[in-house]
Amino acid sequence: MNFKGTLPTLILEALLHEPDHGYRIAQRIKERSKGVLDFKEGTLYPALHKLENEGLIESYEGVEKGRPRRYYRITRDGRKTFTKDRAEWRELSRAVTVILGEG
Amino acid sequence: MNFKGTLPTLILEALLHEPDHGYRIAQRIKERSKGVLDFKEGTLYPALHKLENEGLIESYEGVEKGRPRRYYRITRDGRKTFTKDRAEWRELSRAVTVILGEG
DNA sequence: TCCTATGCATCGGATTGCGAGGTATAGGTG
DNA sequence: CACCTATACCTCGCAATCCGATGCATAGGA
Repeated sequence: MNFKGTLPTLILEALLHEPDHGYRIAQRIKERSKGVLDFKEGTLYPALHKLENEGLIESYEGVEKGRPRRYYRITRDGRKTFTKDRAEWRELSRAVTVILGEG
Repeated sequence: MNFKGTLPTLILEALLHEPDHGYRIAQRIKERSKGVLDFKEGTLYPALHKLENEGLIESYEGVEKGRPRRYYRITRDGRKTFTKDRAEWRELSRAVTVILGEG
């Protein structure tokens, strides 16, 4: 199950404190949401490439456990975008929640 | 601005208490969200047709102010789906909110 | 008479996500 | 050693969702 449109924001959030590589970014999103959010690889990698193209994240080669990995780091622009996207998420989710009510 | 995937649920909610026609359903969503949610006609009508195809709403001809209008009424299946979709919305939005944090 | 709001509808295009498939390595098990 | 699983990256085609543009028509006010 997933929430359309939130993946870029979730990726930026994942990179706020330290760089990471794609596979683990997705794993952590799944763990932190207790399995509710589960973005697939066919979604994840294109999303990372797009964020890089937009200059919101940067990548570099890294090595972990003897194997090369592609690490991503958030840029200054990425942080700005994250702040903006999070505010937008709150506005939208609040609006929907109000309408859907408590029932 | 809009929230992808929420429109069918918002439409079902709009019809919970009384039938209504498409144009006004969209207007009320916009009003109730204070303009935050604003689904366009190119989105609205296909969504209504799809819900009808799936048997979640039914339509009938009505007249208001001397003009014919297409009214929609929620079905029993539609109510069930609404309850399920609302629960799913809550689960997903909570998951995202927890990750995006307070900042 | 003309303009605007209402009301319904379709079409093409963009975006987003998924499933399936491909490639490769590290580490554990038989 | 052979095999399997998890890890790690990637692409492709497909489906779903939404938007902008466009078309059609009527009611009511300027």
